[in-house]
Amino acid sequence: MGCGCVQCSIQECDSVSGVAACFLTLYFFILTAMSSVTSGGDNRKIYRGCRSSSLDEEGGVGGNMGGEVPLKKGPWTAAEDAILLEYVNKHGQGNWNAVQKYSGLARCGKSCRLRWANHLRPDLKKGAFTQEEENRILELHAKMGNKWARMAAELPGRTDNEIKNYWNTRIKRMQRAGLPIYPPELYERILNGNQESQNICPLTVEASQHDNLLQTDQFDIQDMDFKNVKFHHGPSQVPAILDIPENLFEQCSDSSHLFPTIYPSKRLRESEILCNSFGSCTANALQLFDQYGNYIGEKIYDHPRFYPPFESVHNTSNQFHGGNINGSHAMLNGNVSSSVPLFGARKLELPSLQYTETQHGSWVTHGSPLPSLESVDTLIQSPPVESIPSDLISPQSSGLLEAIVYNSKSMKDSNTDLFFPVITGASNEAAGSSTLNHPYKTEWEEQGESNSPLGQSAASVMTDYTPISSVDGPQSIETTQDHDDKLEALTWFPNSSRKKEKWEQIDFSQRPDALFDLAWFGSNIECGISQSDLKDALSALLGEDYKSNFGEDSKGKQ
DNA sequence: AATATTTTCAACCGCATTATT
DNA sequence: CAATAATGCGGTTGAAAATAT
Repeated sequence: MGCGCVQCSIQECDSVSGVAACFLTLYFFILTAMSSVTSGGDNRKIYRGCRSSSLDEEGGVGGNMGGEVPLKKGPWTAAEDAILLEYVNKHGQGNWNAVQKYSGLARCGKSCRLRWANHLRPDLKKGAFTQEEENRILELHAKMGNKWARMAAELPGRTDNEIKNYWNTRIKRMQRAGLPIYPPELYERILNGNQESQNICPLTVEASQHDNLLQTDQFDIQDMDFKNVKFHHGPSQVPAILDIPENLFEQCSDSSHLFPTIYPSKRLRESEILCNSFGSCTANALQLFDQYGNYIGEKIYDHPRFYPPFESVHNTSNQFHGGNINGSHAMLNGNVSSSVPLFGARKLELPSLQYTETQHGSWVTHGSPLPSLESVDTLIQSPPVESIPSDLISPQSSGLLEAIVYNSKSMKDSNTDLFFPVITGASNEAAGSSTLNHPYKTEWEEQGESNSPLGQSAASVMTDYTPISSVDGPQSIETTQDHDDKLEALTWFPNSSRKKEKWEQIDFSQRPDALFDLAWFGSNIECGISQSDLKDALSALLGEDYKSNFGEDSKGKQ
């Protein structure tokens, strides 16, 4: 055996405690050996993720050449803990890769560090979070987003892993319960704090620095003008989470980071992948679309950088011309336009509490539950309970996605171009013929288009429609004013010609990302639209790009 | 009581960053 | 200055525990 073996460890013992540690080590190896025998030597437990110098020297992963002890994975035993504790007592923290060498512990340095940091550190608090700590986590997350390590630094005795787990659990729980992720009061405070560029609570100096980070490197958004870009959503949580603080937009000079740049020096996080996928490849977009349920359910909520597309179309500053995005990573012939430097190597990190003024109140007053994750999946993946032949579906009944499908069928037949006015026309007509009156329409207009009807619609869909499992046929037809409003959101195509014009500017061939917003509508179980219909619609909209990329896969899967 | 499902959380993994050689 | 090692971080996984059926 070379370094790190029991023998070496024993030889290095030069004190009583060292001798004790050596015996512990010996004991551990016996235990490990026995464990291997009794468990059949679970190969999965061989740690392949860590670079172990000794292992590398010995011929690599899992190679137990020359009797080298393979690195162990999985739960730590008390004996291992004892060894690690002993090592830290003797040598101090750090230099974790030396643990194996000096103590013979068959764990990689990474694993040792993690175990120490998360479980063995003497200053760790045990037990559940206190109410105070929970509140603090909420505040910190609202300010920092998923910066678990930073948050942990603000919570003495707590680990990033704990906080992360707590948060993920909380998210799921709150979403399931249809409750807001952040308490309304916190939202108020954050919002006010952001607007006033002040701390929202008596945070520490470090926290104040985080505020600075929030305004500088954490967000790292170049000068861009978002004054006219409004992100409006209904009261549902998901859109709320996706929102971005308005003051943030005010720092911005263009809308390009709606579609963030890929940062070559950094790995792509999912949100970046998501956004860029829309811009770079329609096939990817479609795949993502297909996976929408997963994203919405498990990804979006903790990706503050995820933005719903489309909304900027309603930007009154006319930053978009002909439906394309100036200076953005707009989709151009299936490629991302990178000609305009957008962020450089900047990182786009946003806090999670990202609301606009206009939804300020709604967030507080609406408790509208988001459909559960399961229901979202159901809505997307399941065929309608009583599917009406899609040819017979009238766009009059329930909104955009339906209209798209309806019109896509027409387009397939007539080879109409890929622009949207056809849809608009039908939908507009639908809106015109709809008997549903709504209070929102005038609000949108009063707000000078700032309140995206699409956003409202999407939010309403996401928020208000019940899972397919709980709705069938006639029950889906609501007569109350409340549901009239919701239905109205699905038939939002306005009478206003201005809105129509703007909607017409959306070129789906140039903005496949915009299709993502259609996914919002995919959850409308009343559409009676199957996935195949949806794909047909997308095929019609995207043409060859779709067929050559997604279409093949799709066929393969079928 | 048995089984299925859901929840929790410790640990892994891959990548980025920083330090060292 | 490049290569390598060490460390840190955040996302994800999967086994065990808890809960529901």
